[in-house]
Amino acid sequence: MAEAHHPIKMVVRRTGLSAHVIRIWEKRYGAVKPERTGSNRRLYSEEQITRLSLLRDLTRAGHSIGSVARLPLSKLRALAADIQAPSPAVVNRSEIAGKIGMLDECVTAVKKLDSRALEGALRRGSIELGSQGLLQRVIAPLAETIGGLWRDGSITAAHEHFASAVIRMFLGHAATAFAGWNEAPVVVVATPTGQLHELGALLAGASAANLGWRVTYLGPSLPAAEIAGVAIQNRARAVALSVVYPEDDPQLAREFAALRKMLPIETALLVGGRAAPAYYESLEKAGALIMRDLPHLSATLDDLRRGKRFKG
Amino acid sequence: MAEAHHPIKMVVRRTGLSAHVIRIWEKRYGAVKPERTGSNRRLYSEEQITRLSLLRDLTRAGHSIGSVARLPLSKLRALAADIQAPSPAVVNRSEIAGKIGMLDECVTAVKKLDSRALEGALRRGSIELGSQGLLQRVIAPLAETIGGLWRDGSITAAHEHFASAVIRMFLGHAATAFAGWNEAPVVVVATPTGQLHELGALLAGASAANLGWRVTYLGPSLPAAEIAGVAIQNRARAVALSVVYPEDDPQLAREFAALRKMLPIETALLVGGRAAPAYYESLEKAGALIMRDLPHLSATLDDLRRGKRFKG
DNA sequence: GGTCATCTGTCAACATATTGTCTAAGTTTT
DNA sequence: AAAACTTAGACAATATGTTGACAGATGACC
Repeated sequence: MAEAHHPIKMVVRRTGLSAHVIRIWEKRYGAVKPERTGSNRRLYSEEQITRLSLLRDLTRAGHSIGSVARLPLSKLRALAADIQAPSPAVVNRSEIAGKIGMLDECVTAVKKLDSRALEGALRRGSIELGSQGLLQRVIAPLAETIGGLWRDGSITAAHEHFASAVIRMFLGHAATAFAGWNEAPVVVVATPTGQLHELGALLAGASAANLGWRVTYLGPSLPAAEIAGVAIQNRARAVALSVVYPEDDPQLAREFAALRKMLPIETALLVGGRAAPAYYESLEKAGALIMRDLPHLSATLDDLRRGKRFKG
Repeated sequence: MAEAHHPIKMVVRRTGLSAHVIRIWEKRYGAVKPERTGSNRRLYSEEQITRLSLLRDLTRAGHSIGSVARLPLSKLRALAADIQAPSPAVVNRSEIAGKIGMLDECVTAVKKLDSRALEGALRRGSIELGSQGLLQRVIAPLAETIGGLWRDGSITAAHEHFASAVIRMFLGHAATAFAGWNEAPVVVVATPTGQLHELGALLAGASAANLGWRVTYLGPSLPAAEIAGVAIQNRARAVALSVVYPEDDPQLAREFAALRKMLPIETALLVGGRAAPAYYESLEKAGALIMRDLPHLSATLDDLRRGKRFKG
């Protein structure tokens, strides 16, 4: 038996479901039956988290929770596959590709510029791990890897563009299946001027969409004034920026400060990406929040949605 | 088999019919007879969803629902195959109004940065007009309009990025459905260095995918060497570039020439977009084919797939 | 052409089921 | 003490179902 050591808070962050919902799904529909600590706290296993992620994906896609909550994991995966490809050829694939193999497969596909292979790997990943798991365990490491290879010179900008394009389409496809509802808070996602790599921004956007935000995705290289304009027009609760390369753009500090100044005080400014630490000082001074990684972003968005204020 | 677990909500999403209509077709015409849950909710099977989709197509094409609702699935498929040719001459006024309204709706959504409205309009468009129709009658004019507004200064670069992002995701969704089989010829789609607007390239890519090509989409602003590298690695039959703005980049002529020189002789170089005529001379000299519009591109791709050679 | 019946989609009204969120009170952890 | 967790129940919002009515279109018939 797999060890169950994840408290409910962790499950909340990884699935985007609220603790309320997780408990009620357990109580009413027996969706999962977590272990308990000596003091009666719930402890979830990896498998149960995957299960909840899939249930979340399925309900957002239109299934009623009551009708799918008790299905075995294999059926859930089959249904998830239907969402991804409405009229698919029924392909029998080796069930256990493992996330490491999956990552390798993706990298190989990028090197070969094989869009079908890349999409196929991503699709399988999303079925096995749920959309949130795919983001954190496959796409995020993939983005890191691609960035490294690109700095090495092992791959060209074209490969990076190619990967961005495929991932973008895939994430867009997956995200539109979960039509966010009206009340959702809005986050504007972009990359500041001079930052041409958009994979990080894509990850942030997809993650936010999965967590129930309405995402206004603007893509790479936009000046602060324009980002602020969009944020104000949409009454965004947050603006998320990704900075990857270069790491020493003196302009950028000014962009951050200008953006922060133009944004309403109640709009949070979140900055993540590989190069974010390099701008630590100016970000700190401008009053931006630095996101270490995707789980950190998820957690912060979760807090923001509940009305928590950072700084002041 | 034939498990029926799809609630009516999902059928609504996948068919584009309203729940009212689905129920009334069942009650009056016995179009489908879904299973029921213990609490009397309808549960539809994949086959029934297919059936309803076909009935939707047939009624939109002019058949009366009463006369087709009870036909077996095979007959429905046969009838649907007959209506493939939507003669453009026989469009009634409401359809034209619909198209114009749809374009307006899209423009409004872009101005308001409302991604859900934009996606919704596009989705309805693709159901009503088919994917090719959507491309030529909605997205292409929309791209034109957005370009105009941007040059006017009526909208900002952020709006343009926003529209690109949404359309990109939408087209990615539509295109993967057509993911051609292995033998399909490959076309590489991109935008040359300095050309930041990718809507044209997206249109070209989606159009090619619809025509059965395997599309390797690279996105905007790539140097000739990289594009050529990708084309060679993938043995591309064609490279399609979109040029929109600026119209007077002296670099570009060299890029075209360099690219043409690096490409194998059997790889066609197609260049389209608003600014293409402005580079007429250099394109002509380099041996590129200038695409006037989307239908022209479609026709050219079709010729290429049949093995036709242009120039020599 | 005018009239009428039929076909078709939409809507309203009301009942029930489902689902997510909230509150309150007590317990455990930090 | 503050924060987080648990349970139980209440509540509100959404979805879904049925029925009946209505209006616009279509075609038959005079």
